[in-house]
Amino acid sequence: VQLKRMENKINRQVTFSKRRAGLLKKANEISVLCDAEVGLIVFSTKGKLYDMERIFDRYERYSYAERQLVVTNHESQGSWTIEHAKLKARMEVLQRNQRHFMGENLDSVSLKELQNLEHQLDNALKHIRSRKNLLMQESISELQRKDKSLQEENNSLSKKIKEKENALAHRAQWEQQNQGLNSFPILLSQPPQSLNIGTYQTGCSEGEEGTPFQQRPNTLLPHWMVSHL
Amino acid sequence: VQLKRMENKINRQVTFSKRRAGLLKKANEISVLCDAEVGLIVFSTKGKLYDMERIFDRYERYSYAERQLVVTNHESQGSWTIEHAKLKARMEVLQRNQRHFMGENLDSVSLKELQNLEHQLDNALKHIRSRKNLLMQESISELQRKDKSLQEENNSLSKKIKEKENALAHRAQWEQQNQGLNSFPILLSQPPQSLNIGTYQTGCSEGEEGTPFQQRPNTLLPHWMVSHL
DNA sequence: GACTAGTTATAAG
DNA sequence: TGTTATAAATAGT
Repeated sequence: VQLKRMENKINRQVTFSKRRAGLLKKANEISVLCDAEVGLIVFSTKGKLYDMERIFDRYERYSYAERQLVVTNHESQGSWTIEHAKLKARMEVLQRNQRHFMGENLDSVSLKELQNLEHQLDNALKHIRSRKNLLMQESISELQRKDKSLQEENNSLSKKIKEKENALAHRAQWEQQNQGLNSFPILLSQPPQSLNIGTYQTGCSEGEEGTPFQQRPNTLLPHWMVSHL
Repeated sequence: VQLKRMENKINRQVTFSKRRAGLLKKANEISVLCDAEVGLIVFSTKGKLYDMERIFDRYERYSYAERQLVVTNHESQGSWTIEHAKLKARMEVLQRNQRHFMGENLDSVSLKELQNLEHQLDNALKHIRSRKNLLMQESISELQRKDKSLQEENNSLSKKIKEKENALAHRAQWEQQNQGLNSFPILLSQPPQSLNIGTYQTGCSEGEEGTPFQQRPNTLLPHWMVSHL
């Protein structure tokens, strides 16, 4: 047979069907035998009369016969180029994989492939957990650092307060000793300020009414931690 | 050749090359002979990178040989419609997710996302393992069933042998007792017919010489189906 | 990459 | 659609 367009229309159509089937079969074979992924798109160019697209890949388990029945109908979408079909084919592979990675649509997956998947996911989980742990440890270190520095600041401020109180007490004593008539207990009746001074949170939690507590840590914690607390 | 992954790596690679070429040729042929457009993508499994990509269509004027050399660089051709761009964007998202599902490229993933991922994969693993176990159990049951039936067949065959031996022994004894006279051992020399009645396998496996067991289903299935089983 | 024996695909009827 | 003689693909070397 020579390699040129068959002029007889009937023959051409018959040959098309047969060869398409053959091509499909061979594509399937190479995908299985050689552990390859094959995407095959065959358009008859009778206008857009006949469109077919199918993906084989090593995850697929459909029988060859079943696979032939799946005909996606792109003609209705108008101007499809091969480019589109190719992209779409790849997308389908990706989507299938994605579903499998999410443990969905497993009915069509063979035992061997399930074992591969399991292995792969196990591995992925290891990576993810190790990365997660790394990030958490960094966070913890960061928080500890901050905590320490705040503590120190607090201590130093407390000390300052103490000194002021002492000074005041001294003065009060002094005043009492010198003018027993005329006393001003006002200052002492207020709660000790020491706890609030120097920590910049209190700067805003004081006056404004009811800001929910949960939002405050934003200033202290990495934002991603917040929703989990 | 049976339709399963070739285990020998070298053979697999060689076969991959040969079959890929064959597939390409056939794709070309159908495109010319039948006036069709064919897109063919073949990914070897080695790595996840795609190995080859080729488009044939009737408008292409390159000879088959030349065409093989043409690497279409679609990124640079710029004839992207919005559809393409959208598809491509979706692809990228999918690809990114895929990598994450495989535990790769985690640097850009936040802790919160990592935790989600971990959850999701954990869940997927549960599904996958449960499905896997189901399949394995089914396999086991199937094998046990087969085992049992083979055992039974074995037993019945053994019994048959025994009976034949007995028959022969009988006849020998009989001949010894009647030696010298005219003897007609014909009827008794035939094996008891009862053994052949009722089991259709034995009905044909008896007389005809060694038809291999594997070919027997031919009588039950259309011959063209056999190669797919 | 070439050869060949045993398969497989397929064009025509 | 199923059959068959012929051509082609291919696994092993």
